[in-house]
Amino acid sequence: MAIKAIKGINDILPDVVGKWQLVESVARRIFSNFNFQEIRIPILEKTELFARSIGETTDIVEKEMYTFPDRNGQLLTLRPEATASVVRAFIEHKLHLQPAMRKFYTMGPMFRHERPQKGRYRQFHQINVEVFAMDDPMVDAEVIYMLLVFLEALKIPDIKLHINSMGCPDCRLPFRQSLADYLEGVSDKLCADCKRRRLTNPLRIFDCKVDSCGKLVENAPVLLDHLCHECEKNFQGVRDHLDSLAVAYTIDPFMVRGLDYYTRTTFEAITPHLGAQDAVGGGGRYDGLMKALGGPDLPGTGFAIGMERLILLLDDKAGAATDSHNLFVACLGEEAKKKGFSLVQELRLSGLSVEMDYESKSLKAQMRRADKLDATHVLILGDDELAKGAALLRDMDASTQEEISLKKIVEELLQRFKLEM
RNA sequence: GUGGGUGUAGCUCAGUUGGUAAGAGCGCCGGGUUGUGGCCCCGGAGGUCGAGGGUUCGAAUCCCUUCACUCACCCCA
Repeated sequence: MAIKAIKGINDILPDVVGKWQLVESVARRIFSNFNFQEIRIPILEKTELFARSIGETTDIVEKEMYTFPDRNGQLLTLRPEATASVVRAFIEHKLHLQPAMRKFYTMGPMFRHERPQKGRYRQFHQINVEVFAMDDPMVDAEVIYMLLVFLEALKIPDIKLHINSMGCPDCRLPFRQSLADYLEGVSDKLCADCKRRRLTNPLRIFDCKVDSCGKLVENAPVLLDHLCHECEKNFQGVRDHLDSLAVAYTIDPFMVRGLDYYTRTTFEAITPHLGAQDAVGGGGRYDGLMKALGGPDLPGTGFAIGMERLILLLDDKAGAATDSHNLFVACLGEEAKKKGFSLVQELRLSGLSVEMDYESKSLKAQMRRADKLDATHVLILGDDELAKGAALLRDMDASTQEEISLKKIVEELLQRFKLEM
């Protein structure tokens, strides 16, 4: 049995790499316009970092992390998300002392040991955006706006924005109590999962898809109605700023996000085209996280985009290669092949995209291959031409060809291709 | 971890109540008169029918087991 890749950990083959490059370049361009800077963080971190940031009782930490001891016995984890690392780096390098460094983005692979399905893999890729030390609602609105601008730039269809507020510890604590009281009263009517959730993470019950639980939840107290004055004002501010940017959104009091560190504004960009995994991007504010990780008490906000999900939503033709090979060099005979081999290298060094056939195939076979490679031109080099010190340049689209002297062939070709490009 | 679906050529898939059906299309390779691509025509290579076991005179087909893939639950991007 040949060795296969690990379940849920996939190769990205050349025929789709164009889509990835498109997504990455559009992200870089747009985020840069919003004055975000790229930061690159490690894939491996101490396990403790994620345990403390994401939350000990979350599914991610409890059962989805790739965790193992290194050779010194230190517990390490392949990052299941990026925010914790960016915050860690911010603290570690004391970037709060550099006011120019507050808005970051990063992209790369994340790892979670879940059962793979459409739009969800064990190694998956995210683009992450984080803003530190700014808690004005304008910043939340701008971050959300940037997410939508990005999705729009990639022509992702039918995106809907859902927003919610998770409040702050001040309003969440009393709310949790009243919710707990309510749920206790109806606990025997909850589904098995929700019975468990009631004790571990009651907010998650709002997410349950079982009908009976949905009915119970309708009468349950909702966090949005229990926000403290400050959080209420803050959420209103976010909505006002979104309105001023003409961003359409749905307030979804039942939207719950899985990481413990979220506070106040949370949001998701939803698509109907992905099956069960409908969130293309999501995020929110995490005001207590930096302090909890031992840094200064600075607020944060940001989002993550699922790149695989994005790729699935991209138009088939998006990111298709536009730059075909300029030239294919077809050689006939050993002498010609030798000459062609060095000529090919010379042309490449002068900036042309050139391919040749290394086997001694028939001209017909070489022409066929040139056609497959989408070469716009073929340079035919045979003994006849060699004897004359020339080569035939064939235009594949026009099906015409002419003889060119070998002496000035490089500059001749360069001139032609430069003109055409 | 729990369900459902699917495993036949590189890809997408046919394959009759078990009985010379190991097949198609695309792709790949070659040929169609000296050294010229696409379109067309002709030919070729390529599969222990996911694996193991069982039933049978006979299994791609029926039964069991197992593995893989996939979708969904859970959870999340």
